[in-house]
This record gives sequence, C-alpha cells and structure tokens, in this order.
Amino acid sequence: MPPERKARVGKRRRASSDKGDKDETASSAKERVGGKRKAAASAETGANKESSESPGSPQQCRWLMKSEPESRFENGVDMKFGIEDLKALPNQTDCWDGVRNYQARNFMRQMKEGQLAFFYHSNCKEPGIAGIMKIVKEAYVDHTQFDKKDVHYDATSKADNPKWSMVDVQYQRMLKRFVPLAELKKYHLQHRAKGGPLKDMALFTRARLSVQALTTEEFDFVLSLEDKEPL
DNA sequence: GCCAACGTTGGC
DNA sequence: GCCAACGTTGGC
Repeated sequence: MPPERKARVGKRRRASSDKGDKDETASSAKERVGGKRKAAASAETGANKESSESPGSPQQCRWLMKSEPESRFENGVDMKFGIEDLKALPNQTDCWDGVRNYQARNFMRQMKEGQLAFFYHSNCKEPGIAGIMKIVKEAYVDHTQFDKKDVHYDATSKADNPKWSMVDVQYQRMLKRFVPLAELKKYHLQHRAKGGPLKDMALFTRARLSVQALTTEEFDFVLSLEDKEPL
C-alpha cells in the first residue's frame, strides 16, 4: 500500500509513470508521499488475500488515510504529502498510490465513490487528523508498481495480474481545528474504560495500518471534536 | 504450515 | 534516534 501515503502510508507517490496509463484520471504524477504509508515491502506470499474484509458494510463507510506532511527522503525521493499538498493540486484531486500492504489495499478496494475519508498526518511533529477528503474514483491499478524508478516499484507484480490498487481522492475541507492523535488517544482510553465511540478505533487497535475503516459513530464523534475545546 | 528472523511503521 | 508492535519472508 501507498502509501499507505502515502503512500503514504497511504499515499505516497512520486513522479512519473509509464505504465498503467490506462486510467489516469487524477493527476499524473506528482510527488506525493504520504501517507501514508504503505507497507513498503512487496510481498509475495499474501499476494492474493483478496478481500479479507467484507465490502463496505453500511457502518463502515468512512475512512482514514495516512500521509506524511513533513519531508522525509526515501531513495532520494521526498515522501512529503500533507493535506496542503492535496489542496494545492489541480482539481484538488490526486491518486492515492504507493500503498503496499494488503489490508490497506483491500480497504481501498472497498471504497465507493462519494465516501468521506479523514486525511491523517503521520510520522511528523504533531500527528493527527487535519481534514476531510472524498473518494472520487474507485479502486484501479496503481501504475507505480510497474515503474522501476518509483520508490514503490514492485518487481513481483505482473502486468497481467497487478497486485496493487489505488483510488482518487479530492480535498473537501480542513477540520475547524487540527485534532491531534494525543487527544484522540485520551478519548480512546476513556471510552475503552467506560464505553464510548472510540473504544475500538483502528488508529489505536491497528496503529500501523495506513488505510483504515471508521464506523459512522467513530467518524461523527471525531468530527464533533472540531467544535469543542481541545481536551 | 510453523515460526524465527527480519524489515517497516510511526509514536514518542 | 529509539524501539515496540506487527507484517513479511523463508527455512524446515
């Protein structure tokens, strides 16, 4: 996964590509990185764990995608891709490439056009949720897996059976205030002890996943924090 | 298919 | 920069 910025985790991406041009709706290459992060290693074994998670059930139709907002060089390539970078692109849209983790990839394959995702800033001074984006194109082949120059090139992926997918996302808005991981963690601990919407939040229970599903309850609770004083 | 070694993620 | 958590690899 991206790159999981990306890959970033999420996303992360890089620049040019030559393959997979078939469907390049979003911008073509830019540099991104992000988030997310993705798991970088290419895996062979798990290669076909197709959908281990069930397709977007009605309760899990919101997402969280990680990307790195601060510069970090991987093979000479800057992985930086924060929400401001997405916002600055033409159409404020980009493809979330570079995800190299099966669970994260499978979540992206479940995404439906129009669904919302939090843009999470990871691996930085202040990790947390910066804003909201929308899925504008459902999963398609991540061309960076075939690009030898790309940081997320995967020699084990074949053109006739691509391993990795990506989606296109469009910037929606910043949260009224940045919601730091540390604050979410306080709620998580509180909810875990006494009950509450964040008690099982993937950000804490599967901390390393760069693309995560949120229930509407989790999503709405996090959103409600932007109108509250920081905890 | 088990599992130890290894590599990556990402908070701190 | 440390290091815990956890995913992946590969020997057996």
